Amino acid sequence: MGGYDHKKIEKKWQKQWQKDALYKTLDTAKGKDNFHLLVEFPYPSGNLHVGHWYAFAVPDILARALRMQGKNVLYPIGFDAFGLPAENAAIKNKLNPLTWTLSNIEYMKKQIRSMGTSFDWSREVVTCDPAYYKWTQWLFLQFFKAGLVYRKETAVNWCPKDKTVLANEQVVDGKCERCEAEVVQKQMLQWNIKITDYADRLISDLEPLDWPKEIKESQKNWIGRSEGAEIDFPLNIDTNVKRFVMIHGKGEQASSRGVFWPWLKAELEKRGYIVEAPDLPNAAEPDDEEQADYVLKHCTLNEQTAIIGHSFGGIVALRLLERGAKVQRVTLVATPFSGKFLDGEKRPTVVAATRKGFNFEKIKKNCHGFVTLYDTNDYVVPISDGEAFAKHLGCLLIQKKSQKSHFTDLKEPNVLRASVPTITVFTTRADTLFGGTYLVLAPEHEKVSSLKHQVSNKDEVEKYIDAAKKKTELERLAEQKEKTGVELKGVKAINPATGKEIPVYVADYVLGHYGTGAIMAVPAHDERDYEFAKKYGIVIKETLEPLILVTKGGDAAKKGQPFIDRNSILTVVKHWSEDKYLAVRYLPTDVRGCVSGGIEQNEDVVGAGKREIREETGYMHAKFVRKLGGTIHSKYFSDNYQKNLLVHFTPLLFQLEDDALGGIDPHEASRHTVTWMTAKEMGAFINREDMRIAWQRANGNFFYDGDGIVINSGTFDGMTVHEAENAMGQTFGRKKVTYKLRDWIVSRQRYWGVPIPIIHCPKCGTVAVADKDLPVELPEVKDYLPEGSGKSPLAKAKKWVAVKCPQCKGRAERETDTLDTFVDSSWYFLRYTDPKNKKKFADAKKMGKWMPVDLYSGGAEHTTMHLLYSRFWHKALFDLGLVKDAEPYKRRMNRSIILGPDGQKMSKSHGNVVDPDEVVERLGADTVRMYLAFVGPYNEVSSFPWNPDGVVGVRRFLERVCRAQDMVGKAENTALVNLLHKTIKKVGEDINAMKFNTAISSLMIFLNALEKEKKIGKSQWERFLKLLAPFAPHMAEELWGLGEHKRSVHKEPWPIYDEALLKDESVTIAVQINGKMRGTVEVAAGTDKTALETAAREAVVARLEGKKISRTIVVPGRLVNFVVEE
RNA sequence: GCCGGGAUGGCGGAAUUGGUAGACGCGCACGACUCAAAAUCGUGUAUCGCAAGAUGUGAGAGUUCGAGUCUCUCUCCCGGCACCA
Repeated sequence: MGGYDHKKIEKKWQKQWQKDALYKTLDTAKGKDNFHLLVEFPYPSGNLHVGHWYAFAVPDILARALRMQGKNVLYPIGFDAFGLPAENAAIKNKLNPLTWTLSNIEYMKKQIRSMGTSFDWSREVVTCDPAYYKWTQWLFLQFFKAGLVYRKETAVNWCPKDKTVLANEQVVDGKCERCEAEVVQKQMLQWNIKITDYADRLISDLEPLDWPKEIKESQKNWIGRSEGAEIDFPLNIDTNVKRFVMIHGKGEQASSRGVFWPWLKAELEKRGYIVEAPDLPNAAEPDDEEQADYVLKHCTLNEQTAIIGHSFGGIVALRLLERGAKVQRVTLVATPFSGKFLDGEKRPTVVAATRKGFNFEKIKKNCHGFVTLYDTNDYVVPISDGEAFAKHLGCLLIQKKSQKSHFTDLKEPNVLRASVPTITVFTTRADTLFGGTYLVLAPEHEKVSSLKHQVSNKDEVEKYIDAAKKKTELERLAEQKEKTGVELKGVKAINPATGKEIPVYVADYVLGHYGTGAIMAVPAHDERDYEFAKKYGIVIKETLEPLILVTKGGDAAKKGQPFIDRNSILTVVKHWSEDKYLAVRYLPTDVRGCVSGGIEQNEDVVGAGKREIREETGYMHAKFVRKLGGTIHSKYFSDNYQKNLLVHFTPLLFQLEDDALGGIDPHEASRHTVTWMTAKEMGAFINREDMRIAWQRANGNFFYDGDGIVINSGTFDGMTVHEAENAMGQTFGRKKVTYKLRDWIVSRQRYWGVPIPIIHCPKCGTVAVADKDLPVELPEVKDYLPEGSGKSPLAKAKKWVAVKCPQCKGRAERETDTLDTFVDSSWYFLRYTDPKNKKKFADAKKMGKWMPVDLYSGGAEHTTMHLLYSRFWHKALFDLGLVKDAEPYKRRMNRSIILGPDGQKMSKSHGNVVDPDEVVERLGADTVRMYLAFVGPYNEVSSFPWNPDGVVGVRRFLERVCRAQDMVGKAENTALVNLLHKTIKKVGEDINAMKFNTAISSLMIFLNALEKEKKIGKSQWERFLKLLAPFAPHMAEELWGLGEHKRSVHKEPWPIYDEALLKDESVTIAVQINGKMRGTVEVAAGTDKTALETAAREAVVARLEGKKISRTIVVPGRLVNFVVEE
């Protein structure tokens, strides 16, 4: 085969390169700049597919070319070795995941070597190596110590049959992948990392990065920042509450009886309540029994009473309930209870004043409504455990912990909110507040359970919530269109803007984890709310009207000129029998849309509509159907009136009764054309915004997201949307930024991962493992099935779990969860810079040599997860002073994907998987590399089918290169000089732009020319070989070696082109007439304009005969265009 | 629905960034070599037309001497997100 024995050549040189350590990369190379070319390290699945080749062998071209061009290139590789597949394989085959993984790595290494890639294997990183994960643990602990890590109850996928937590990818159609049991949601404590703290920086730092726009956009989208406002809606469950009894604490002048108490009293009285605030006896050394007696005697306690007990006053309040005082509600503010106290153990300070425990059964029974607990954790000494107490009493905890001091906090409306309960919503459209006609809570919203005593249709609500919980993702998705919900009957909220009572619903179209888990619904201006309101018959109130700056049919409004108001109508007119509409085109202005016109004096809108239809179209009998929403306001400069107009259009829908014509105004008729159009045609025809809105409303779309003016909103009327959003947001709520991004849950209840280096101590809580005890190595366990309680299989290693607390040396237990593998891959590139370091995760100086990564090449599937996590990780390290850049990757590119020969994604089920080993065996690694580089541009996200014939084409090219060796002679072939220099330039530029396909194309062009010439000078040939070397490293080396060189071609410098030799002697000039190609003319390079024009004129002289040339455009070196009159 | 990307011969793709559309490769056709086939080499290959010529970069409009490239409208395809208030 053309004397090209790829097997021999490739084996020979791969061995030789390894022997010579050709690609060992030093941290510095004299006179060379460092370049870090990073590719995503593979998961050791055990077999290399075409995708791996595409991911590693193609960037290798760039790595090799950059080295020849004088860069010190780090092109490292490793393995992302932890993760589920190993564990599953282990369970299935009763193997150790480590054994499975290591043998896979061995095999894949061999395969990767067969590509002829120039990876520096001496820097290999394997994430399951304790020498690596020691540092994963160490870094995690730095975050832990910095307060970036916390534990939180989070819903996980739980298989009730296997009794195990499932990863999302193990849930198939809402069922367990292994046993097909229904997966349920279960709350479990999970380790989280506060990535949301970095949300803003993760967005703003994208700006200067040299990344493709689409990746930046996806990340922004994923983070999902929305600016809006939080607004409190008071609940009107208090319709029964007429009076408040305020029981103060133990003599705090500054709080209950000082500043705060009078304020709260005044606020409640403002709301129309009767307030009693008795001055209790022995306030300095209180006795709860005694004080309870006093309140019972002096105050009115009945079912219309609510109690607010502050501090020790809370204990008194509970004592009252125990004594049988039946009240509507109780609010406990900063009441000093603790979990231990509930167990009967007495605490010092205030609590000591109580003489005996409580009968909580009685308390619960006598509190007619519910108990609200407002807890501040920093009260004098931390004696209050609100969470435990709330749970015990089944009451609502308003606020667990305040960041501020106890006293300042009490001055804020928080307590008022706890006493007069509210629902807080998040909205980005505060301007529509007056149109908020109901509230919706997510089924998991805390108020739903805390309000259950107030709700008269409790059973119905509970049924709905249960159903919602059971709904799998799939069902929720399928039902997307149909919105469901239940009203909380007996509970009303008050719209703070209108002061009106509005209903409260529970519906699963509101998400519990976004915003506050509650929304104010504005059916008039939100599609989803509209749908829901229609279904449940809720009031729809419009508060916005579109305000448009019209650009068609006159200039945009002239600045500084006043607007003249005009009242007009816009009509959508239906055909009398067909499903068509009247389309009107106004002639001088090319306004296309519908019949419109002014309302005359003593005329109503319907009358005006009928008249305009008659005058403009001639149709006599139009029947009024309905109004199409509120007024549409258009601003523009009118050519007719030479004035700025502010037109208030009333949009109307008419239907013709018959085809009777007549009465058309002859003057009007000359100013527009009238046609009938289908709905689809109409959509494309209308070219003016106000008419489009009327048209859309006729088709049921009332939701306009452009600018508008506010109506029906009291003092805010007339403001623009933007103004109103600010004004209402500030008046009724507070500014708030919300993100779609959620904190990163890093714990996995799995065996095959990095053990989380935390120890749980009953006394000290969660404690970090000491640095000297790292790494916490994975223990051996008998089998890798989960333990059954939801804990990871690590929990089975009892000896391993039992450990001393590093702080108090008492008995403690290890955390048994392992880390998400995205943690491992968030810093692997740092380890490449210093892979063997035993003292640090990487030396700062060494990182300085190679960070940030110059180019990161990878798959589009990592755009939002890996790329975002590792950027966050790097920023957190940056803040801790552990790295010196805030961003890890200077430049990122997403590669395309290689499809099967049938154009479908390669998969076993399609039977279209191409085995690269087989193709390499048959055609050689150089062919495969080069083919993959040739299929299309590498730096764009696209997909290319593997074309078996195309591969053969590349193989043919290489064979021809082999044969061309015979054409090499001593003498330089002058005919090839110009092309060679052009090729050097083009190949160099294209490689650097990662357009390998066109680089290869120009190599082919050169070979074609060479074959025509049949001879080439030795130095010319060698320069060609250097250009070929990055693409076909083995063959280039072989042919280079034949030329008896001692040094590898890959160590050679990149050839240089001579600008002077790039120039052609003559150029072909295009000759056009009126921009159409009419011929070409060959002229010497550098011919001046006049000579060029003359030559061009001659070339098309026959065509120019009898025509007058009005203009000639001459572009030197390109074309001559004669503009003639037809 | 929203965000992003795209649409060029039979196929993968080029096009100096507004200046000869279809480079290069595949496929196909014909020819050479061969008893023959494969391989190889040569020639041709956007469409219609015998030709002169006309048409042609998803569709329609626009800007321009000139548009695959710029602007607007629309259609379709791919990717991501998806009841995000």
